[in-house]
Amino acid sequence: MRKTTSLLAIRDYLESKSVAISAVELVDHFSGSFNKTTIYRVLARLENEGEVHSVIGNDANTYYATCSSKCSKEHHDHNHIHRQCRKCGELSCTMVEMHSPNNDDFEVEELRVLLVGICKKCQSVE
Amino acid sequence: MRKTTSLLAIRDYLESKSVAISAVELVDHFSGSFNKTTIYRVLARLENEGEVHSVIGNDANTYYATCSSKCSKEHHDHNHIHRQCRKCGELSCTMVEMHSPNNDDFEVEELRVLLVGICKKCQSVE
DNA sequence: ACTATATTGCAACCGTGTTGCGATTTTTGC
DNA sequence: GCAAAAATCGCAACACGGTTGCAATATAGT
Repeated sequence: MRKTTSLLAIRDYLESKSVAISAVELVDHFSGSFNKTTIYRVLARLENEGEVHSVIGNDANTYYATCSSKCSKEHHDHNHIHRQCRKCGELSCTMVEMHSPNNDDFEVEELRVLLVGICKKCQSVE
Repeated sequence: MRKTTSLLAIRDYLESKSVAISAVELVDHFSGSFNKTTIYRVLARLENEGEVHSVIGNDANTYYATCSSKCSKEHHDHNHIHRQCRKCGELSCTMVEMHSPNNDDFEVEELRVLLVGICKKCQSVE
């Protein structure tokens, strides 16, 4: 019998988290179970199947988080605001949705909004 | 006598452009005159001297553009909206400023807003 | 001219992510 | 149940943006 597939394991792991997880963290976390290549492939699949979405962090790394319920394979809808702590690097999605300020000479397809700052935890540590 | 320094050359080049230029493009463009290392070092200097600001594109590459007049070494102020064409990759700054939606549990220091879509040129080519 | 500082290049490296390919495993058709 | 097809996975090697260490040259101060 087969162990849990990488896809299920990674999807479930992302679903269990309240913040976005970087590909690097995932590779590290699953290093005992799955190969780096497998993880990147699974992430690519999960993304264009509409199960997770990716965010490019302020560190230029890619973070992944489970999509809200209204995402599907054809229609992604995660124009919400993300935020990332400059100190601990934690990246999370907020519930605040954005509307694309469409104008004539640019057809907006996607909004990427990232607030960079200091999260509550790191404020108090300071 | 010394040829134009790399710093001046790169700053002037960025100033002459109306769109943001990626580090890779700069390395390529100045490949006859300056070394890759030099260019990255100059960009880092220009950035924390407040002469240029960087934007992480949708391709996770870093783009550079001249700062507006109100930027200084201490006080950067480029919370404006950027946009990047998904087809040709061109990234540009817009004049639209954003206000940080500050709330209790996250101290916003910087806004990174990137509209991804299709620019006018690529719309008509299509 | 002599020393201190700044600029530059080169080579080697680091980290994230990708590709090719073969191996194993799972599913499908009969 | 069994062979063939399809999907999953790992390994090694690579691609590419970016960084670091170090030595060489150039500039500025006195």
